[in-house]
Formats: sequence, structure tokens, C-alpha cells
Amino acid sequence: MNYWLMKTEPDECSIDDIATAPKQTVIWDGVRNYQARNFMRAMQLGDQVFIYHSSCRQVGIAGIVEVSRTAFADPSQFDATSPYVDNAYVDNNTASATTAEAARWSAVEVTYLQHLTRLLPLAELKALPALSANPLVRRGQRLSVMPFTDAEWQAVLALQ
DNA sequence: GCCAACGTTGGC
DNA sequence: GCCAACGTTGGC
Repeated sequence: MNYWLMKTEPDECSIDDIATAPKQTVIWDGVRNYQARNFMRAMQLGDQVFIYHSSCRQVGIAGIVEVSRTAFADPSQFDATSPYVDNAYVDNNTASATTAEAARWSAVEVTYLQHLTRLLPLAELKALPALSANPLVRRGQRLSVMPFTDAEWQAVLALQ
């Protein structure tokens, strides 16, 4: 099993929202960065993912979900009414099954596992020596999906 | 709201 | 293929 972290703005989709969603499951769509997308494509069933709340009053790691469906074509890229639409598909009217096979953007489905016992603030994560190489705490790094090593994962859990 | 840092775009 | 301009991210 692999470990990951994904950022979300809690106004859009918080750990509470995932916990109260039907089947406690949400589609993780709208990722429009190639590096983040490639990490999502590497996710396997049962991989665990920290949910990180960003761009809000209390930024930090809030809970854990697991991957319940591996990468598939992100439907929002074909949806002209979605803010995540990729106009390359709409303009050319190529939102076909064939296109979906080779779709540029991917989504995964995740299912709620647990809240952490408390929200672990970014300041505490930055102070963890075990996390010093992780993109989450590196200055200027904006990656929204990233892998965690076993050691990094355990170091975060130990903060609780 | 500010602004540093980054990824993407597009002219050349 | 370079690189300036632009838009976005995201902490503070």
C-alpha cells in the first residue's frame, strides 16, 4: 500500500463533506496539473491519502481517506458547464469514448476512513524533521497531490 | 488583500 | 526552443 496527500479547500470539499457524502465517497476531480495527475494515476486500490485543508483559516491535515476507484477519465473535462472543462474537447466536439480512453485529465474516487484526533496545523508539519524533504512544506511548492513515504506518514500520525 | 513562486502559454 | 507575460496557488 502506498501513501499520499491531497489538498482541498474545505469550502469546496472538506473532510466533513467526505464523511457525510453518500457512501462516504467522493470523486476527486478537477486536478489540472500534470505532475499531480501522474501521481493520481499511480494510486492503487486501498492506498491511503491524507486530506489537507488549504486556503482557509486553519490549514493542515484533517483526516484520511482511501482510494476506492483507481484513475479514470475526469468527467469534468468534457463538461461545458463545469469550471474544470477542457475546451480542447468541447471546441472539437471530441468527448467520445475514444477520447475518454486517452483523456488528458484523470480523477480517482476516494472513501472516508477517519478524522485525525485533531487538525494537524501546517506549522507543526513544518517543524517535523521527517517531513523536511516533502513538497508539502517546501517553500513555493504548489503541488496538490503528492506521495508520502512510510516514514513521513508515520511521523505525521505520531503528532496526534 | 498581498505577494512570492510556480506552471503554462504563445510570439518570435 | 527561448523566454516574457500571464494566470494560479496558497500561506500569511
